[in-house]
Formats: sequence, structure tokens, C-alpha cells
Amino acid sequence: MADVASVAGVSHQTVSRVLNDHPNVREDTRQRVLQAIEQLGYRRNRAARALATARTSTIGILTVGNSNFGPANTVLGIESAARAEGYFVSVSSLEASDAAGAQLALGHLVDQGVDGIIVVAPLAEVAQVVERASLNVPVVVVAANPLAEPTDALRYVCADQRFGARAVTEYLIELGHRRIAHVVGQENWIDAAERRTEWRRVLEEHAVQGREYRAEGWSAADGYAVGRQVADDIAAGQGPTAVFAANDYIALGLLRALWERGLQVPEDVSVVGFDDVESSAFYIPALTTVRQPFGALGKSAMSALSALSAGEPGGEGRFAATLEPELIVRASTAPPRAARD
Amino acid sequence: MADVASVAGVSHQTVSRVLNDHPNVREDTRQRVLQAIEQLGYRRNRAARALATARTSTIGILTVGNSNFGPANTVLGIESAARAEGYFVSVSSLEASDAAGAQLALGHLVDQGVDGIIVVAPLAEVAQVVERASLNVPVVVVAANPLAEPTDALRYVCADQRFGARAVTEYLIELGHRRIAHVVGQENWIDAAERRTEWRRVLEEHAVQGREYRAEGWSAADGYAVGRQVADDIAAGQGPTAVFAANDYIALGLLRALWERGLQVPEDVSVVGFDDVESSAFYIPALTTVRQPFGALGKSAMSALSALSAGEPGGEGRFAATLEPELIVRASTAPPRAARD
DNA sequence: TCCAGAAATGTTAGCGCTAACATCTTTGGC
DNA sequence: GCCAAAGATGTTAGCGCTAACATTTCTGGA
Repeated sequence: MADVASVAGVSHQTVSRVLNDHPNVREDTRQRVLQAIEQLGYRRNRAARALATARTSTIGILTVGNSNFGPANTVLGIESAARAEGYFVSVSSLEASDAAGAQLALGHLVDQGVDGIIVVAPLAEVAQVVERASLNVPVVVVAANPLAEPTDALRYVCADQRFGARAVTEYLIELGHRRIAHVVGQENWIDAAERRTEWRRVLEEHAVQGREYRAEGWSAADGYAVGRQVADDIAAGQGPTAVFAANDYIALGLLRALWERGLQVPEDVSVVGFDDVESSAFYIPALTTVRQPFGALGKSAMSALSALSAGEPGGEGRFAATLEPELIVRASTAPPRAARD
Repeated sequence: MADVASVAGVSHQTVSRVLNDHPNVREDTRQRVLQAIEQLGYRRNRAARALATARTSTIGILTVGNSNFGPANTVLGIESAARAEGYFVSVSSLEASDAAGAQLALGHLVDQGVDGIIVVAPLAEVAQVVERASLNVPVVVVAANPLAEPTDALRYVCADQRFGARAVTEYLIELGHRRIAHVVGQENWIDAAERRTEWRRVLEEHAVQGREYRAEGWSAADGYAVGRQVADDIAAGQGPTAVFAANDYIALGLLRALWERGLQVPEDVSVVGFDDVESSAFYIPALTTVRQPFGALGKSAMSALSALSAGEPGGEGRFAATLEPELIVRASTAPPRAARD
């Protein structure tokens, strides 16, 4: 910076002012400085800046340690929004999905001196750790069902899981289904619990029967295991006529298991997924599902964090933002046999 | 740090020594300092440390701006390895996959003062930009076919694409296929070109016919579009008996298109993918594919970067590490009709 | 017992930047 | 043409840490 200053014939402070867009700099001086910067290929030292300002212009993202579709895309959305706002992004992913792992990953971010943290790990344990951590930086949690209340330093953002689950369930009921199963997603995932809760509620509202299956995880393998049970139940004459899977991969496993048993989807049983994974339109049959606005969710999280940092009140409700997913009807759903006969 | 020093009754320098594991500190002093740190909940300021040492202990990852299976998992592997070595990780993803976008994302990392960069963006343009950038930090590029030679500050790591492509092609030939098509992946992706090149070479070695189809991208939708052409060609009696798709999603689209046209896989035509996406075992039929060691690739990249930073020579060959993918045979491949009759 | 050398600790300076204040130039109204 | 206020620039100090050197304390052999 001193070099730039001497080339431009000004003091280093003036260079700093130009760099920080301070108002009181004459236009020709600014140009001279800018030119000197260009000429020398000067880049400001971020560490020194951070030391002097006590801000790192870095945000941390705490995320799950796998390539799950939802979280991965949310992170991408955040990353892009953060860069646009001039922030750097540091990612810390959970090695283990328990409290200790969360603490570790969180500590890693705090050690780094991030200016804010966004949590994209919709797990009950993680949310708890974060809420209790009382960090001294603003935190935005992407979660559909927060345990704590938002504060001056903690805010929530979500895609409305209940809305999506309700849309699916009501749609199936409208088609005429009266035995609607749900495959609950991985244990402790907040979204899994939310989808299940709302499915159950809609069922009760309409006095429709439901049966609950539980998947070990979010993958097709987990869905396949459940699918074999479902097929057994159908063969025994007490199976559902429609199955709402907690996500698309589970639905894929389901489709596969049903196909193996010679069951036709949607003729014998309807299947619905959740997330609208890129491939789901090409499953056999094409999957009816719920599209979640992950990219937008990431952007919302980032703007909520900016608002927090700026000390803005940020809305009255429980959530800084609630985005609505969208039901995508494809070929894996149809009225049940009974209704068609 | 001054507070810690006074609580422990030592100078701030001694505290620094304890923190940095310097040898010449008496055991009881060390304990006293550690205790004071604990008591005060002191965390070292990273910006100050970076300023004093001229090292940020942060590495940057330059990656593609989407949730592609391969890159995403490689990044995860890097992230985990980096944390284990005490590095922080900053991610910068490509907004646009052209030279300008790459320059931008790279600049973002450099501005941050990272100690090293790993590039997980197997695109020709990106590789070029990186190789020509002449940064003053070590760089590791995850790419199967580097344009430049490795230097003191530039090293390559890859999963051996040719090995995988060769395994697939030879396997199909062994099954008896004599018309083996390849669906080339997204343009400008190095891996797509590598797979294509090797497929072509093996075909020539065995004097087997091949036809090349081109997918717009890596998605099932792209595979579907190609699949319709393939089905047309088969219907016209001049189609392939086996199709090697550049990745699993393309293969899924292919499967879907063939299914729509009433073609049986593998009876009428065999299909092979690449990557071994988590779901591929549950496609209909279960997909024969090539498993890539993405996690290990990430770890290798990180250790190559560490070696570079430490100024170690790092191997004689062109690559600091070359990992072998593995052929996974499932149900989507079989001998061609002619061979079975 | 004494002293050299090693081990342990303290002191000083400086990393590159920005905030705060000090100083020098303008500008515009009388 | 002069002066006050605003605008532009310069000077100084300090952010929290580590490296380098300075000093003190210990150790063991003559």
C-alpha cells in the first residue's frame, strides 16, 4: 500500500480511502490511485484489514457432511449471494451428526473469526447446539421448526415443509386415496419430522387411514428396504394405495422394490417423492414430487444474515423468510383402483 | 492474550509459545498458561496471527457452481482432510463456466490470501486460466489430462478416466458387443473428453465399430434426448447393441427413453454409466457403472497441496496421485442378441 | 564453588491496514 | 480580497499476534 501511495504521490491513507469508497477524495486523485493500483497489481491484505476493523468479511456455513441434494443446493445459493455482497465463504461440514461433531464444526468457524454463521444442517442435535452456543456473531439457521425463539443474533429461514407435505397429502386424498402411507425420512432430521407431522394432520382432518414406514436414511437403498415391506403389505391385502416418500431417493428405491414385485405404479399404488431432484422426471414412472426452492432459500438465508449484521429488526414473525415449495405432478400418481372401477 | 499472560503471570510471548508448541517452555508454566486460557475462554485472533506470520492457514477450493456428484464429493473429501491438517477451507464456485468466470472465482480466493488452492473444476477453460495465472501460492488441480507440466507450485491429481473407460469398453467387447456407442458428456469437460478418447482407442484396438452421440450436459434430461436418437437408430436397424454413457444421469435418461420405446435393457441393448451415483443400483434395471474414488481423490489433492507447501519434491510422474476407478457390474449389461442366439 | 552453556522467559519491533485526529486547500458569500 | 466552513489530504497510533534478539535462570562438570 505504501508503494501504491508513493507511485500515486499521495499518502497511504488516501489509498485506503479510495479503496473504501470514502466520499472526500477528489476525482483526479482517485484516478491516480486507481491507476497506481492497477500498475502495481496491488491487492489489499485481508488479514491486516481484518485486524484493524475487527471484521473478517467472511461468513461461515455449517453443513452436513454429505452431498445431500437439499443442503448442497442451499449452500450453493448462499455462496453465490455471499459473494455478491462481498463476503468470503468458509465451509465447515459435520464429521459426525451428533452434538459433539456440531460443537467441533461450530468451533472451527468461530476460531476463524467469521462475521456470521449460516447453519444448513436440519438436524435436531445441531440446531440445539447452535441455539445454546451463545456465540458473539449473528447466526441464521435454515430450519423448518426451530426449538428456540429468534433473537437479536439468531434468526430462522425455511422452506415450508408443512405446506409441501399438505399439498401432497391433500392431492392424494383428492385423487380418491383412503389408505395413504408415509415413509418417514432419516431420524432426527427436522424436515423429516415436519413432513410426517403434517401428513398425519391432514390425514386426521380428512379421517383417512395412514400407515407409517421408517427409512433408515435418505437414500434409494433405504427406500428399497421399505419398499419390500410395502410390497409385502400390499400382497397381504392390507397395503396402502398411495405412498408419500420423504424424499425422491427413497421414492426411487420404492419404485424399484415395487417393480421387482410386479406391482404397477401408479395403477396398483401411487408414489410421491419430495425435493424434485434433477433426475426424478426420468424415473420409471416419472415421479410426482414437491419442488423445493433451495437456491432461493440460500439467498434468503444470506439476506437474513446481512440484516442481522446491520442490526435491522428483520420482520415480526418467527421466520425471517418462509418459502413455499411446489407440487409437481407427474406420472407416478393416479386414482386408486377402487375409485376407477 | 495480554489478559491470559497476566493471569498466568508470564509474558504474552510465553503464551504465544505455549500456543505454538514451542519446545522451550517449562511444563508447569505451560500448565499455568493452559489453565488461564481455559479460564478466560481465550481464542487466538486469526487475523493478527495471519498478519504476523504471512500465512492464513486457509486453503481455497475452486469448484463448479452446481451440485454435480463428482466435484461435490471431491470437495467433501478435501474439506475433511484439510480440517484434519488444521486448515480452514474457503470455497469459491464458478458462476459462469468460462474463462472470465474462472478468473473471477480465482481472484476471489487470491484476495482472501489463501495459502494454497485446489481446483475441482474439470473444465478445459478453467484449467487453462489456472495454469496461466502464475499465482504466488501452490495450486493443485484435480484433472485427468493437464495441459501444462507440473511445476514447483503446480501439481495434478486425478482419477484415471482412461482406465475406467477402458474397463467399460473392454468389458462390453468381451461380452460380445461389436457395435458400441458412447454418449459423450458435456462439452469442454476434461473427463468427458478423456472417456471418449479411450473408448475410441479401445474400439480401434479391437476393430470394433462405434458411434458417438453427444449429450448437452450431464443430466438425465440430456441423456433422455440422446436416448430418443438411439432408439430411433435401433428401430432403423442400425443402432448399437451397447451404449456407454459418460455418466450415470445420462444413463438414467437413456434407460428412460429406451423404456418408453419398448426396448429392453439389457436384452435389446446394454447400457453402462460412469460415477456410481448412490442411486444407480436402483435404476431399472440396476446400472452397470464405474465407481470413482471421489473422497480419496479429495484427500490426495489435499496431501499433494501440503507437500507442495512444504516444498517437497512430490513424485516424479506427471501426477502427484492417480487413483483407479472400479467397474461395477450390475443388471444393465448382457451379451448382445447375436451372441446369445 | 564457580562458570559455561543450555534452557526458559522477557522485551522490542513490526506485519499492513484503518480510525481518529491534525493539517492544509478549496470554495463561496460578503 | 478576506474569512469561515467544507473538502481534501496527511500524520499518528494501534489492532493482536509472532520473530528476533536480550535477558534471566537453571544445569552439570571442573
